Amino acid sequence: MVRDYDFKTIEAKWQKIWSENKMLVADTASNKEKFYCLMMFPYPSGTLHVGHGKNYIIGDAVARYKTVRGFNVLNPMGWDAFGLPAENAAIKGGLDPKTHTLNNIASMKLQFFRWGCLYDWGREVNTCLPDYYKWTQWMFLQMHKRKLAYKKLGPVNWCNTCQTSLANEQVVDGACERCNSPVVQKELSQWYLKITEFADRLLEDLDLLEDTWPEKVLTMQENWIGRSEGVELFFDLEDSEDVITCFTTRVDTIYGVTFVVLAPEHPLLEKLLQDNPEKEDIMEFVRKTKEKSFMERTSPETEKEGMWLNKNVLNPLTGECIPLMVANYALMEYGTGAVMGVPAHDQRDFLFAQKYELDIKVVIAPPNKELDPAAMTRAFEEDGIQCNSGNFSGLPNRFAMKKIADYVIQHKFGRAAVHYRLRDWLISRQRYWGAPIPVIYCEKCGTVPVPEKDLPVLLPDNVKFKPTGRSPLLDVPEFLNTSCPKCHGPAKRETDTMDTFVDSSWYFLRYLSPKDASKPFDSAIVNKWMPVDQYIGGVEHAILHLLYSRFFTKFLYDQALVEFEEPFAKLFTQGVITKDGIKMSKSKGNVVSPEPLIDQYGADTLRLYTLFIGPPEKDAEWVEKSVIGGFRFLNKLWEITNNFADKVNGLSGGIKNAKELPEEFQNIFRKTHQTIKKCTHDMEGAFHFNTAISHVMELANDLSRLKADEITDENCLRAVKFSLESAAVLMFPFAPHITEELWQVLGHDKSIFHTTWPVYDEDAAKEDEIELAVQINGKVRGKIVIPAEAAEDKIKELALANEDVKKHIEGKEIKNVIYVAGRLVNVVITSNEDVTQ
RNA sequence: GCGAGAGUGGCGGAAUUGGCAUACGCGCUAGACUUAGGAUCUAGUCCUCACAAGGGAUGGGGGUUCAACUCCCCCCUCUCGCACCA
Repeated sequence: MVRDYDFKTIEAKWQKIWSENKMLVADTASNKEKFYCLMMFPYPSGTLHVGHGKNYIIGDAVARYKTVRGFNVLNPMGWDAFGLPAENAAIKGGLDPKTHTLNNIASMKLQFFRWGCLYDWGREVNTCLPDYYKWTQWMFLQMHKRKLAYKKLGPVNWCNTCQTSLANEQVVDGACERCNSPVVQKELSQWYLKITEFADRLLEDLDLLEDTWPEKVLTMQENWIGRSEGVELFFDLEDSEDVITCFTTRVDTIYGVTFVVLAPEHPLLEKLLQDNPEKEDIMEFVRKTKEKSFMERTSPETEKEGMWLNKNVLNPLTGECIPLMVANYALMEYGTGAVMGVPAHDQRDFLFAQKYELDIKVVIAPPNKELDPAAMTRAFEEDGIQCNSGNFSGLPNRFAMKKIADYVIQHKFGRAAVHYRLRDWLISRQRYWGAPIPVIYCEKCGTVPVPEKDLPVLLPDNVKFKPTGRSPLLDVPEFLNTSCPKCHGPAKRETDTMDTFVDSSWYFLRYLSPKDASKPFDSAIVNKWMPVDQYIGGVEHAILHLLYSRFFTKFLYDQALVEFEEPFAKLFTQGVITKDGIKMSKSKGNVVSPEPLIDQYGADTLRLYTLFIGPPEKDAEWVEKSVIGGFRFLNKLWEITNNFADKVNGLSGGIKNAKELPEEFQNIFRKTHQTIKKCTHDMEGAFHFNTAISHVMELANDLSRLKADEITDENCLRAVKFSLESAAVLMFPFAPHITEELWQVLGHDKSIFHTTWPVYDEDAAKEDEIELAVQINGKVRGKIVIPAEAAEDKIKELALANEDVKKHIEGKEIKNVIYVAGRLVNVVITSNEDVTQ
């Protein structure tokens, strides 16, 4: 009898040993190849459920795998610790955000520990502590110095629930990304980071990530940046000096413009209405439109409405006089806030023109076809041949587009222009729990950045932070009132705090010298370890965090502080774990907590199931009763290994003449090599842990058929030993505790961390004999067993001689015999139909 | 509307990219061992046909091929992203 698989003792034992011996702590002196493995650091919410666990278990498996593959692995962990939930929880629970956050961190650390997830805790970073946010503020100052941080008055996204302004990226379908309540517009003076200056580089460098980032993420970033190339056209106002500038990507349709519309927010609007008798009506329309929610304003379903301004503009190319309108579907945020209307070739303009009976003028038609404006039911938006387009008529429109653009630019009717959807990043937050923006306002000197030597600007404790829409720090006189760094006169501090996404835009650099008091990071060390070799996280950050971090990295590159332009060489986005078909979340009440499962089956089982559930990049449903499968497998592995432990322990030397082993052991030996091969392939490829585990399960099933008591031959035992050791190492990334213990049971006194991933031998993995399916007309009718290197002729002969096959080919004409090496033989005969009909 | 991904047993999922569909696991059925079983072991388990032989199955329909889950065309459903961006 072998002792039971006592996972509780085993897991506690190894967790202790690992942390005491600092396993998985990067060796800075090593000359092994580096591997920076990084998981998106968590917000310290307090308790993690099994859905969160997936991220960390994947990361831990990768880190362990890379370690036994001989890499010098850096696997740090930290806390994205500023943010609203701490305030909200504090309001509810009474603890101040800092204590609350630090408590949560302590309990989450314990969870990681119990999961067997190892981190280089000496490098822990915590964004809400002054030794970290000092450098977040420093980043702001560097950007300010380069005019990349600026303050601007303008309309901002405002969340009434969170009582703060939001960046564009944090508004999803017109609602707050965090709390899902509708976002309204508010006029405020706020700080921005000029990410738009990097728009082109952020877009172009996506090419560098083409093979290593999920396509989906690249597409989302590309869409978000939304670059469009086109022309800005100048439409002169009739009887006036004023000019309306319209941006278009379809300058080939310029001859088809029959009206121009302005956004209700257009700055010229008021002036244009001065002498308009219908001014009041129009202003009423403008007001109403502005009041509409973001969703209503930007939905394609919203009916297009507008009013004539009683003014006309002139088409710069034709001199035609066309009406100038204001319309709800023109947006001030994009382009120039003025759009040229081409109803024949733009569906929106078409609907608008129909409603207000504006002219429709066709200037592009399908080849050899004419379009009758009166007969059109929708705009013709495809490519075609120019018509009614002056000298450009007859040209293919795409070609004409370039010609017309050249002509427009040459005659100064307009200019080439590129517009982006990407907006500058609004970072001011009217909340307490964040890094104060390091700026001072002096009546004499104006806006003065806090000198670097005065950093950090400490976030005061004991603040009444109930969200009221005005910054809580405004009510803290000892924070607010300060002196001007320039003139030393009385001055006031900026009281807004920074968006927490600023904190997380550079944390991966801080891990590399977390305790450096003199600078945010050490360029030499960073250049050695960066970029991150494998970044692992959820796809929900496809734009937000990943775009901001790329922006920061490019900025630091320009400052010559880092030598790389992209922070994350490889990105893996794992799928979410669902329960009852929906994503696990506290608010939905469908979370599964890991603790009871760890108590019942152990962390190794939990890890195993989490990875076995499906390919990690896909969403997967958590089925609690399936967890047992992993537990049974570990028990099996435990029993087999222990059964053989005494017999294989003293054995030395490798297997001699594997080909002379009894068949049973040859099979085990071969299967082991095949298993190593398959597992290695699954690990190196797309992280297909689920299939890697299934291969080892197959090996274990084979091994469990051996009777340990009856085996005495040393060479046979060597084959078993090789197999058991391989299985242990192959499973180590997934089930680290039990495999450590088994490694010891097999007679090793050093941790399994110090071993290397097993190597397979292609020859040894090869089958001597293979079973071939024999098909008749594509249907399997028989099987033959042949030596692996049998000649094709011989195989075909054997196939046709097979009894099962003979039955089917009797009396039929054999048309063809196809042999696919190592797979099958397909005999093509005249089919029944051919015979009977 | 546009783009991407997906659709395979009762369930989670495999299938080396055109070569034996359903590996591995869960569940289920029967048996064994047990005072007991939510433990363990053995056998079975895509459907249909009483068994066998046979036939049919990878969302549906067509096609290419000796051979299709895999390639091509049409359609349906689900998930995600984008969407009045000029």
